[in-house]
Amino acid sequence: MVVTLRDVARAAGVSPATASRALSAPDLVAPARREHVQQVARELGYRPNRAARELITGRTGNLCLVVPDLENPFFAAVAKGVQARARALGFALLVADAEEDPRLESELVGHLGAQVDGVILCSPRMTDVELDRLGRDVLDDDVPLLLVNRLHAGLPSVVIDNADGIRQAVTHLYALGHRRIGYAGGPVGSWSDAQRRRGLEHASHGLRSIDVVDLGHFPPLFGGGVAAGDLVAASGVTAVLAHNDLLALGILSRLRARGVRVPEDVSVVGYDDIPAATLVSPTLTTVTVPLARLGRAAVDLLIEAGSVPTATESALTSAERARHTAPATALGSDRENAGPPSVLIGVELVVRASTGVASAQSSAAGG
Amino acid sequence: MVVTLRDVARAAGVSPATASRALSAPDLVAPARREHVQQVARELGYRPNRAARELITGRTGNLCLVVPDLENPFFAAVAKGVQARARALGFALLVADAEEDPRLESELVGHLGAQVDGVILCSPRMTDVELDRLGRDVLDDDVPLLLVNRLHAGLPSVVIDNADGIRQAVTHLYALGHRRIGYAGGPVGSWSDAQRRRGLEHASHGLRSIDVVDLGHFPPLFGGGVAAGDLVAASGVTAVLAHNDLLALGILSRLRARGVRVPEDVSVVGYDDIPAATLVSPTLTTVTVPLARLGRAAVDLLIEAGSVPTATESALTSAERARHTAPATALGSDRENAGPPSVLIGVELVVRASTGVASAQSSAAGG
DNA sequence: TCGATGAATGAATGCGATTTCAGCACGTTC
DNA sequence: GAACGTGCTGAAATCGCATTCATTCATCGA
Repeated sequence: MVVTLRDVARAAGVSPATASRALSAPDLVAPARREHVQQVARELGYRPNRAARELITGRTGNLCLVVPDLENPFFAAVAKGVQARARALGFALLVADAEEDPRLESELVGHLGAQVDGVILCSPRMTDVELDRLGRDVLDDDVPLLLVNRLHAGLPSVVIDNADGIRQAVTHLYALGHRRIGYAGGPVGSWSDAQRRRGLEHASHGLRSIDVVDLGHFPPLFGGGVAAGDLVAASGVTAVLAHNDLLALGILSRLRARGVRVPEDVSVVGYDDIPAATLVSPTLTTVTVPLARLGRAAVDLLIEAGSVPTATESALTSAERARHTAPATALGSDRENAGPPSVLIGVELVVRASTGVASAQSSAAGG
Repeated sequence: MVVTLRDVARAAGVSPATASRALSAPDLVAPARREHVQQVARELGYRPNRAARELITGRTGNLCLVVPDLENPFFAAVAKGVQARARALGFALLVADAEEDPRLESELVGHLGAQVDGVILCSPRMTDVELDRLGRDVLDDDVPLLLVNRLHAGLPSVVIDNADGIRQAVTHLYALGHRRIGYAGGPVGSWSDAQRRRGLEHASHGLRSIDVVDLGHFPPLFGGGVAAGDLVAASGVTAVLAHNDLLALGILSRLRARGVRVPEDVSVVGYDDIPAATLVSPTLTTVTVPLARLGRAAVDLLIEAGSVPTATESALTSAERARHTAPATALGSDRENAGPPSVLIGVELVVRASTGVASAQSSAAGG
């Protein structure tokens, strides 16, 4: 029924060893014979059995991606990029949704890590100790683990330039005349939220007479934004930075419901630039993150860091690979003992309709 | 380094055969011995090698999901449901994004089909002949293929009740006084679009003096809706049904840009109820589809139809499984020779702010 | 012309599990 | 007491492929 390598070998009149080589190490076989075997294999519709190959080589040809929530457009975009790049390199992709649960995250990494050549863990909620344990004890030593949107000693990672995005947003608002700016943060333990807070502090230090109001921590979802919206209205700020777009959209919605006009009364800035940011009215000014590129870079770095051989014949050359992820900046790779490499993905503010000149009225109310 | 079954056997003082049985067919081993082996395995941290197991059993413990676009919230929601159910049954899930390309779709099914126990193909764009070929030639006979949102002879499927959703929407609009209703369709070859057109025709036949205007076919994306918006304005309809929410949101946006008020001048109804439907203003009246349930039902039916043994010890009981997918209606499973079973997922209109009473003015303009 | 080098090939091994198959001890039945 | 099931166990045979090792044969240098 199913065609095996022996069948090919028999049909081609060679030994299984030669057939194997003709297909997966062509240089070792005389050209004429090689062609013949390949031809026969094609005619018979031979498909190598992955399990058998894996059993002997130890490599699966699979990568694994763990995200907190597949339905969240941020992670969906990353997943898309990861999937595309993985396939281009000949890998299949196992995707797991951790349902925002740190414990499930580790469990998934543990389970899936056993049957893949590398793991990409996206925006992990888990603690640093747990992360350490994963890298050390849970995964086999030859299964590299890469973090997206989080830095951790000893693990390679791909992160976005959180601080710079905030800086651009603050600068934009300052230029529009805003002097009292609110920040609606993400969850308490969030690494990227800590980064953004730091960037916010740093950026505001350089500006005269600016006042930053911490509105607190919120679930990075639409519902969180609804709650945040009331605090925005109560705080007397003329502009608000949200930890991400979903939060910003929630704020937008709540402000509208309360009759606060955007951007006339309050300006709102998001982060991530998810598709919905252009679907609403006013369209959302936000920090655009090249999420697909982020995903691609993650795969490339994972392969590189773990020195995982690409899975198939159709793997792109490394030159091509570099081209795909070009504009990213390598962190630490120029220092000699830099440990695992990290890639920093640049971001860019896109100004849309949710930000405008600070109104005198609101300014007065705020001051 | 890595603990193998032989190690466990040696440490427990039994043969590899007994060790194997103690772990994966406990009934065959004397209770005392069984406990002992299991204990030793736990202490040694034994993890069975999936490749070795697969090689001999022929089962991988993986399922595969192919979708046109992971970033599309419709497919993201389905993927989430599929993933959750697969994991609950002990399967890992390979996810592939076909980039809206029918050829890539088949290629992915071919590639991934070789390393999974079942394939779920979501809203395939491919032709019926191609679908036939997949089921017959490409996949191994013991790898079941299930379709989501498409019916095809010989293949099990999970579909949503397209016609009924349209019927509910039309009835709603009719009750609001709309007599001239536009339909902005999906892509030309789309199976679900054909279903909805049929449902539309059928529903309108039952209603007096109703006029349905076919606005044509559009890409089921925001951009398609922008184009459709102009046709809506030009057609003199007082209400429009869109093939899906993204399209509806595009229409909404375009109408607003042109100064057409929703719902005062024109009512808009979407389909799917994606998250963004409640993020916009006015919030979108739409047909809500329980996508996560759809995904879960797909997995269950796939397992059942292919009689794929669930992968692990932690599989839920069939009672539990039934509970998860309860409100779905089985199609054809009560006919004796019904062929592969299909499940019909019910839908429900949710009325929000984008539909209202038909205005006399627009009615006049339309009539 | 002869030994040495190297390319091309085939026989055989093993990856780590599952699964016959046969054997053994024990109890039951005629 | 012989014959026969029953319950557990271990030896050994796969599963499909990659790879080591040995062999053959042609080629080359001296």
